[in-house]
Amino acid sequence: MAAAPLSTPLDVHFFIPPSDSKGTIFFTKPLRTNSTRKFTFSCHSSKPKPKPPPNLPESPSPNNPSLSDQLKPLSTTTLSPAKPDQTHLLSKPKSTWVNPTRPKRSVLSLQRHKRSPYSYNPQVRELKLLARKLNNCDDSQEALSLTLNEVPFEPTRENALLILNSLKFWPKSYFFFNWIKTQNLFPMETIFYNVTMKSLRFGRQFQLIEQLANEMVSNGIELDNITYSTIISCAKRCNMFNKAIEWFERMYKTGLMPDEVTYSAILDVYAKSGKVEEVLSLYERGVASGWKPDAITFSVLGKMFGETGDYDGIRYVLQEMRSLGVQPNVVVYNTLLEAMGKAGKPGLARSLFDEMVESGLTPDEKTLTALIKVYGKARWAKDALELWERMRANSWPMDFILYNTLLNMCADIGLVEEAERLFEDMKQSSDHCKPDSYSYTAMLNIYGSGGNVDKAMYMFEEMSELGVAVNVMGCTCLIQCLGKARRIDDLVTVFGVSVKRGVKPDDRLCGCLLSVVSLCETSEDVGKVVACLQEANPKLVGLVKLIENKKTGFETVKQEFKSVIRDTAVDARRPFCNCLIDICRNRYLYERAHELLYLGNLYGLYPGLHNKTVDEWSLDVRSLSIGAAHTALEEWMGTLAKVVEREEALPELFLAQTGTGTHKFSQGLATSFASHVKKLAAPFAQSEERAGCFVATREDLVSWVQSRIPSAVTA
DNA sequence: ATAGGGTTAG
Repeated sequence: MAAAPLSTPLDVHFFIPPSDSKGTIFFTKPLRTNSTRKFTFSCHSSKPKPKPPPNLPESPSPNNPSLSDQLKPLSTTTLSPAKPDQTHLLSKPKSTWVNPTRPKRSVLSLQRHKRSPYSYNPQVRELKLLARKLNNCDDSQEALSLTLNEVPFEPTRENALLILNSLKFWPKSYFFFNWIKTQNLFPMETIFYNVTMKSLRFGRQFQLIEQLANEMVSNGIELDNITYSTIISCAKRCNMFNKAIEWFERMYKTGLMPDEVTYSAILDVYAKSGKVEEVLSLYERGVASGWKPDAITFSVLGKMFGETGDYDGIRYVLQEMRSLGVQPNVVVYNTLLEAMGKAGKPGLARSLFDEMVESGLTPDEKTLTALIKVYGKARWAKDALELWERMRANSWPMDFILYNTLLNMCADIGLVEEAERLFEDMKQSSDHCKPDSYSYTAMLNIYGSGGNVDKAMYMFEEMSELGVAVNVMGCTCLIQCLGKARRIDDLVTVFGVSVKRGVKPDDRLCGCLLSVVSLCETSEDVGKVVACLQEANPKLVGLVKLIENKKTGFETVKQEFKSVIRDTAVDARRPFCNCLIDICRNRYLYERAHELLYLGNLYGLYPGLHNKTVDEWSLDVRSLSIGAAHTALEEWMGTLAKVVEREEALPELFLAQTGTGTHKFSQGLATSFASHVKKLAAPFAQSEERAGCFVATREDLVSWVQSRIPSAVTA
């Protein structure tokens, strides 16, 4: 891999800014591929970009490499591991073009496609009336032909265009377009195809669009930037990214340069297919061609980085806008706020929102939805409530999704009364904000996590009465709550009704049922819940039976555990293991509990459980259930005893992290842990400086272990 | 939706 590290993938001559250049910031961030991504902040803050010489042809010659050929080296150059001398090259004192002898090739036309001017049509009223009739009539060929014959009109080019533009649904537009074609009164120009394609795009009819495009090619009708951007955006909306790229390349091959609309459409295609490196290359290449990207481009970039919660990427977008002097609009702020949330930066989302309001923009429903969601997830109750207050004081726009997001925020933070008030507002509101399945799910979540079984059950019954669908999450919340209240018969009923009403149990629901199994006090109750679980996940029930049997050997448990966990959704794996451990402990199967904790660790379900530095060893049980945390503590004590016995080096401080349970409804892991520590007479005490931590000094721990060793030996 | 590109809910 001795290739010049800064050779550019797109054959664009690379401008290396001087090291003291103010507009250039360089930072790296490791990607999952263990490579290094480079963000070069283009050096366009102070000096205007040199315009490409006017005598250069705008379009590439037909034998130009296709875009995919041009992009090929990209994956091999930019995804290769970082080389130390890259930074060397960057700090070269003089600005220089890597290859100044070759002319810079532009990738996009800086001129937008020009539209033909609108001219007034005196017959507009009659034509609109006909269009309305067509819109309202049946989709069938017969009905449409009949309507056209009923209201005869002069089928001139202008009249036909006006009608075509006024048709709403694609079957009508497509029919009318074909009708004009068969009339043979005037040549079919590009604009007729473009208008029809736009309508087809609303109906996601990519196949028909492609058919029309091919027809244009074979009839020698020019495809312009409007045609291509429509084709590309339709393919994108149909998730046919390869088709979108194929047409983009065809465009270059026919010698047509994309303008900024087509260019940002293709950027979005690459962004949505997760090709971040390609997007950045195209972006930088466009900027190097003298393009000043607009707000739409930045919202595409912002959305892309938000998708992976890439904070460096978000900073890059903000920095680029600043240095290019592009003022973000509401959409850009919305995507960036959302992205900040995904990147886990609630504070920065808040400042960004403040900046937005200060700049004179009015937040819309999407802005507020994004921010409320961020505050809810971060459990920033104060900010969430303040924002809500501000929304009402300023009468900022509310919609249905925002209402439901507010309810979810209430569930995240534990604001029961506020949620009830909102829910009532929704019930009293006009039709478009009536509580739906999402709203009820949020309420089930709120009542369920708060242990308010009766109100939760009431919600469930109300849903049945009003015909609101129950979804798997609502069902899970209610079952969890009924389980905690030991209302097993109600639980069985709710499970049965939900399944009957179309709920497909998923791994989370199974995890929830499994946790109820661990809570059951009688074998009768266990049987009832296991019967539900048997319906949803028989293999999991098999594993439970296996581990409960003392005679089952470790190897058998290991194989079965592995097989069940492999088939389980990633986010449900640890809960499964936690519950299995709890079940064992409740049946006094301590050895089995330790085996399961070992297996959970083996298969990576408890990353970061043990942490060691020179000064401090810690056990982080925050993601463990009570039974699993006890098991982990016992395991840790056993290990420490061995270390003490062998007189190996020990740190000053020992730490067990239980967390404080920031969630209002969260169970008291700390309390339970404290009593277990007491039972073991271990010298851990709740730390006053570090919330959610139990600490022990080396001296205390060593003397405690030594006092226990004789008993440990005899036991 | 009056020929083309971007943003909201477990």
